[in-house]
Amino acid sequence: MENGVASTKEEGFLSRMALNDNKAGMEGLDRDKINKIIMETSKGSKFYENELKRDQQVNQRITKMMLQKARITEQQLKKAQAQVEKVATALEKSRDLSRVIVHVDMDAFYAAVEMRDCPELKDKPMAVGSMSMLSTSNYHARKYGVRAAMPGFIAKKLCPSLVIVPLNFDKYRAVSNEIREIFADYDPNFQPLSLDEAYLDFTDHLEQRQHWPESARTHHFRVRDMTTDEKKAEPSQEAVTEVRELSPVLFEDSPGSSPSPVGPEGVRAPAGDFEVFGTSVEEAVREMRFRIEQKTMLTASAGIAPNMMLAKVCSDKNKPNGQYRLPSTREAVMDFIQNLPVRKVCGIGKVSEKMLNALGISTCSHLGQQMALLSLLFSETAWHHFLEVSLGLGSTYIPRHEERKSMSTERTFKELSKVEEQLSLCRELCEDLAEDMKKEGLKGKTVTLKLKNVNFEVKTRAMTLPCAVATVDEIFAVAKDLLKTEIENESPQPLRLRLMGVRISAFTSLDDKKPLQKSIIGFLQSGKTDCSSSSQGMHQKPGNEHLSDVYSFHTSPLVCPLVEQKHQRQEDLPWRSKQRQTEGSQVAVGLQQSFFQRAHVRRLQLEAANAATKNEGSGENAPVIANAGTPAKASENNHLPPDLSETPSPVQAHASTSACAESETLTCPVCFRKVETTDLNVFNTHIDQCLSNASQKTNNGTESDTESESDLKKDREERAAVNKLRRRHEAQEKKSKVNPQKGQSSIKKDSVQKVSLIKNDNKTATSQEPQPSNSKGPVFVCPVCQLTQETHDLAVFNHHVDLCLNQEVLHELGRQTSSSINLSPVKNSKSTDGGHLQLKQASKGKSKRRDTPSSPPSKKVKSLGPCNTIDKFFR
DNA sequence: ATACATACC
DNA sequence: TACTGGTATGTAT
Repeated sequence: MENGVASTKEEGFLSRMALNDNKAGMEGLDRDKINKIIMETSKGSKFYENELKRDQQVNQRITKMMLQKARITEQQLKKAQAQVEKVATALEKSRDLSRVIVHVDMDAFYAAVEMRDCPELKDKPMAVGSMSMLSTSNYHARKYGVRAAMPGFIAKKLCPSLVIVPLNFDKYRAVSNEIREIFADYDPNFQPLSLDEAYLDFTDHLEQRQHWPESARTHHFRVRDMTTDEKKAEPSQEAVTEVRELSPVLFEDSPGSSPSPVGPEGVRAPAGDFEVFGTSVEEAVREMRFRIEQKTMLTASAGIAPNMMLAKVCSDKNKPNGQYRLPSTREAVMDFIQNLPVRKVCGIGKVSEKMLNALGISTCSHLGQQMALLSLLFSETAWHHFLEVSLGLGSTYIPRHEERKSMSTERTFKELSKVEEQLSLCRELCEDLAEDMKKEGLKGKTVTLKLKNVNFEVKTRAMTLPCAVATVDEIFAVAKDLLKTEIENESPQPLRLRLMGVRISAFTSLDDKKPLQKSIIGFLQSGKTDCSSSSQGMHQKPGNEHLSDVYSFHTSPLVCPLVEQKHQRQEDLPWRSKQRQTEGSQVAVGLQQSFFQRAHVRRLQLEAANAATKNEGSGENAPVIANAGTPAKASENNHLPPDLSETPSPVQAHASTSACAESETLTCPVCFRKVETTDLNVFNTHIDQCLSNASQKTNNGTESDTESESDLKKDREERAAVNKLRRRHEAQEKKSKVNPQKGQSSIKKDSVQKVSLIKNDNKTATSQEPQPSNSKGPVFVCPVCQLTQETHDLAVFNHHVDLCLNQEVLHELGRQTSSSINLSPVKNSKSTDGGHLQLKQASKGKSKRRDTPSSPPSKKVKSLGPCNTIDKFFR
């Protein structure tokens, strides 16, 4: 009985409280003993009580699920099975084993950095964090059960000799920048997941690499006297690889890197030695890890697989200081998946694991076996994700780093019950947040207040304003109001808080509207030139044209682009200088050469203009968005009146913010003058004017004007349009996903409209006639190719439309290269059968990953022929 | 749009 | 003494 698998309450609770030995470094320790200590230390605390409560909630969910399961009939199950199989077949068809995805992960990152910098720590169990919370621990400490996300005081119980080192983020960031520079050499579009982790697409690099001379694959050992380190850093029992011997930080229980061909003789020898790496993936990855270690004296582990999901699992396999490659064959993948615990899969956490366990599912093969059931018990997104996991599918392209969607600050403290203190804290948080917002030049419409009381109960309260805000006063006006409401609701009891946070979201900057679709048409028509953002050639070091980050080609076309620019330059840039192509190449996707040529010229002009103005000095530190005055009302908010009735109401908050245009200026990146507007269109026009002036060598700022469509502006719009198209393309599923059972009218509304615009054709995609062959769903007509899709599965249909759209764009771009683009399925359905089932990949239940097992748009475009123009341009 | 939960590092 | 902080996303209402 699957039900038999369900554990007792206590055991179940353990899964929440106890350490998961899921992670590396936890082999063969006394789990029971450790858990006992953890439980005993926690017992009776508020935290513990709250965890118990949350666990009950999960149990209830499970109970509900089991009831639901009990009601499922054979018939339903059979039908579900058919459905699942159909989707699975389509998914299978979309399987793409052609990419080589690498996930790199530094070993015990923070701890390793601290050990590196303080050799005394090397042989001690240590962790980074505080008595309240640890961020990570070294492998020595892990043997005691001490690990990340464990409070320090519990860790101390487990390991009294544990040394706890406080966090030093600046240091980690610095190291992170170093490793990212290396990442960029293998994939300029790599995606960092955190300071110590990234996904890389090695495919292009490997192709290049085949033709590289040995000299390009030769890397030297660190030239420096680490001989002392070397000698004593190895109490190792099984040290084998040269890399490990170099590391001052390594661990005794490394499983060792898998395919690590013995290095050349004399590897151990001191400075001056080198190693030549081969051309295979393994060699390339080994080389990358080698370089990381030489550069930072820290080790990394890596996973190599045909998609991101698998790569991530693989990187864990031979951790620390190892790598694992999963061959790109279906067979190898399926074998690998079979006994993989579901918990190992990114996106399946404690709760999902527990729910699955209740159904008797603990490995991925179980997942595959139970898909019919799962499709009836879980949401569509969830079961699609499960299905993909069970098939070993995952994203085969690495999405660009998306724009941020929210920004927040929160703080935990000793109980805070006094209203004034709460208000003043709230204000402080708002100040911090506003500062951060300023750094990135963001403005958002939704302000969310987060409260956690001393019982660990969390509450969030949000309010959305008609107008985006960013300043302290604006944010505080809202947050304070939300807080007051909560205080009032609770009164006469005080709010006994242990945490408060403020978040702002619904940013306008990047999204900043105004329908640009119309320009897509012209845009697509005008471009005839081959463009590619293929990462070829990017391994050559870019020139140091730092200024070449032309404003208008950065993230946001329609927002004061300078804002971001300046700040990234300070913080982010070391690796970005190579990596920025991320955005650039996204941009490049739809751009015809003429655009680039024009843009390039303009970039040069801009640089000139910029340099000129910079010398005048004013530009450097000038705030980008100057707030040239604070509304009188806001200053009133500066006080923290304990008397609640005295503070403005939300309505007033609106009022003050909707007047937000009132005293703001934007600073022009060219003339560095303030432009008295908050209207980005006006501002853009101003910049256009400035730029065209600059090009005439008249380096004059101008007042805002209405000069009709300068090229730059057009470019900006075009770019925005294309980006938008692509973004929507990627996002449409989320938004327009329709539960087929619920109704079909809104199916793919977004894309339908979009496509209609592109094609200037108002035919809609959906037909309301029921499908004769299948009572279940509507017939779908592809809005792009106009062919009826013989499926009632929305996912399948969506996928078709995606591919079609993609093809459409490419076609419009006049690509002869479409042959290299792997669009055959669409072609089939377009020109031949039309009955080919395509599957639109469900947006995963996973965070951050919108996986598309088949080649998604960006990659396809990316695989177009080379286009040096772009590379140079963005360099 | 809001609230809450889950997940990840 | 005592259980983070930041971000994204999914689910339900």
